[in-house]
Amino acid sequence: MRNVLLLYYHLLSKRFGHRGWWPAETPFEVCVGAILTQNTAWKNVARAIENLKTASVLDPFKIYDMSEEELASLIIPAGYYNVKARRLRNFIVHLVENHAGRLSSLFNSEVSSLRSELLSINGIGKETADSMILYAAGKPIFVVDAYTRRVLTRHGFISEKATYDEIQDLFHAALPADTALFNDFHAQFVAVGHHFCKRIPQCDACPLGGLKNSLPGASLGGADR
DNA sequence: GACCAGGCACATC
DNA sequence: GATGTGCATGGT
Repeated sequence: MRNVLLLYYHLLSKRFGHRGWWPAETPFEVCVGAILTQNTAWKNVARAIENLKTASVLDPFKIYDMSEEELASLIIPAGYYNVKARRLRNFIVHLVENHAGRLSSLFNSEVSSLRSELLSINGIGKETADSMILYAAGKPIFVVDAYTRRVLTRHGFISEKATYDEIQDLFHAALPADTALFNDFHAQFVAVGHHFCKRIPQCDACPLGGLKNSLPGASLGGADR
C-alpha cells in the first residue's frame, strides 16, 4: 500500500505540480472556510468569505459580537446558512471563551488532544477538524474528503463502506507524518477530483487513469501494509 | 428541472 | 451500530 500511495502522489504531483494548498490568506480564514465548505462547492464558499471580508468581520471577536442571524445573512451563498452560522459561532465561542480568541493558543497542543478538542465542538466533525489541524495549525494529519474517498473507491483500494478512520489510517500507516506531504497529497486528490473524477470519470485523460483496475488487489487490510 | 458539491448532527430502529 | 433525514445555495 505504501508503494501504491507514493506512486499516486508521484503521478499526481507530476501532473498538477506542487499545490501548497488551501485557498485562504490566514489560519483563521482556513478555519472559517473549513466549516463553510461542508458539503458545498468551494466557489460558493468563496463568495461567503468575500462577504465577511467586505463587511470587515473576518475576525474572531467581530463574529463573537454578531448575532447568529446577522452572521447567517452574510454567508447565504455558502448554503445551509442557518446551520453553518450556528456551527461557525460554536467554534468562535469556544475560541474566544477558552483561548482568548487566539488560534495560537488553541493550536498549542498535540495533534490528538487538539483533534479531540475540536471534535467536542458541535458542528465540527472529523474532516473539518482535520482540515483545521493540517491547513491552519500546520500539524501532520491526513484529511479524508469526498475526493479522496471517490478516487480510492474507483480504483478499488477501499470498499464503499470504508470509514473515515480506516481511510485515514491507510495514509498514516504508509506515509511519514509530514505536514508538507499531507498538505500537498490531499491537495492533489482535490485537483484530480476536480478535473477528472466528477460525476462522469474521465479516466482516460486522468493521470491515474492507466492505473485504474490494473493494480494488484490492494485494499483495506491488504498484504502490502 | 434534476443532480451534485471538499459534512454534520440528530432521530429512529 | 447502521441507516435515514434535514439543512440550501449556485453550477452543470
